[in-house]
Amino acid sequence: MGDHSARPRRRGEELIKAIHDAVLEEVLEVGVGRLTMDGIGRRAATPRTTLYRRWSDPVEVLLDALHHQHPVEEPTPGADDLHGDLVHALRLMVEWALSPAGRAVAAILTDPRSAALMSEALFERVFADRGGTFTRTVLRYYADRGCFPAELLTPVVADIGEALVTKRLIDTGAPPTDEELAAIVEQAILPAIGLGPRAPRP
Amino acid sequence: MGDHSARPRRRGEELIKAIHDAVLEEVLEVGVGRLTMDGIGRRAATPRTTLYRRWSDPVEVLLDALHHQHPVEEPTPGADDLHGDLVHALRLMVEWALSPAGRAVAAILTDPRSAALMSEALFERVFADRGGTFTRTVLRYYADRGCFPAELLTPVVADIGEALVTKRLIDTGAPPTDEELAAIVEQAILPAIGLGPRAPRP
DNA sequence: AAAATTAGATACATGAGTGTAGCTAATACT
DNA sequence: AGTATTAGCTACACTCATGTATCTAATTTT
Repeated sequence: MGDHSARPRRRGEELIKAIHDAVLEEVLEVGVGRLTMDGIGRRAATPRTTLYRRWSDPVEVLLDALHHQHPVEEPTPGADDLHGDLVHALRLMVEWALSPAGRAVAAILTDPRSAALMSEALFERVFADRGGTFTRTVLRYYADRGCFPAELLTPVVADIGEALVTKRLIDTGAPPTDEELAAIVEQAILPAIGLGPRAPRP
Repeated sequence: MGDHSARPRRRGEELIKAIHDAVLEEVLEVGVGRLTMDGIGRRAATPRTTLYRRWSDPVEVLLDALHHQHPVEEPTPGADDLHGDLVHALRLMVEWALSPAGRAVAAILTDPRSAALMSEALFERVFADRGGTFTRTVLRYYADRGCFPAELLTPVVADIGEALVTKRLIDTGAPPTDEELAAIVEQAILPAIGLGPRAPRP
């Protein structure tokens, strides 16, 4: 039995990371409903006994992997470019949505047997202290500086950008182009805060 | 062996309908990834042999069931109530989204192994000749009557209402209230077509 | 070096689901 | 009534996944 340890054994964090990466990949390919210990083990090149020593079922592996993701990057508004900052925030959202963690969260939220497992704590852990949607951070920053009346920043308005991006991702499965993101900003978000094409110039 | 035919045998359309109903219910409970012939058969109180005589796998049963759904009700705009007609259109969308067919379509679209099976023909079959989103029909009708400039009715604008409703359904799992639908119309759709609170009155 | 830990490997029993074959009984058609 | 069709039933062989037990070898710790 000469070659059964071609690669050194992984231990501790290295092993855990490999398993976390594996479950995030596996769920993208098969969805939550078809996630198995066998599938995760195969992808991580680790036996099920190793998985069962730590986790009792595949969804637990998945939630643990999400728990250990780095928090999502938060938009950092500049000084004077509402349009650009909104496009950038939406681009961050798209990047996150297409990340392994983002896709895994989406898979859980759309699985009838798992959505309830997405606890508030885990959600906050993934998103850290973001204070709401990607675009909300930007919008609040500019409202605070008087670019538009703060009372226009309602929950509906804060959701517009991400809602449109989400729907685009669902409808086409493809990421919106930068032109499409700009169109969302100009045609939907800015009019809602009174800065549409017919609005008085600030 | 006295009671093995307590209920008469179903044949033809009656049997098919029972199976269609069963698969639409089953997919709501378990999702596409866990859909099985066994599960459908149990729910329809019919053996798998009966299913296999007609269909080769559970997703085929599901797609066939969708194929035989009645087309979605289309909004019928009135003469002079843009706001009301938009709220009504969104309510129709919510009703459809929460219907067995609507939920089944959503389940397919969000399953990594099934989305590609939602062919264009089936999509059109489910939605009949709707000419676009629920709200687009209403918006086009009123643009044609000069209530707002037709060039503002872009693909982004046509999508705003349904995008926000979709996101709400995903985020909370619950249908939006009528107040929430009205807020979507007033805070997002109307501003985008130049009829927001700061717009000139038509 | 010895001891401790555990990753990796193997085996097993069980259950769920698949797909098929064959049969009988119920129902429709002639 | 006789014939044809097929729903419903049972059985089977097979695959995959589950969860567990046990063991050895690799690696870390003492």
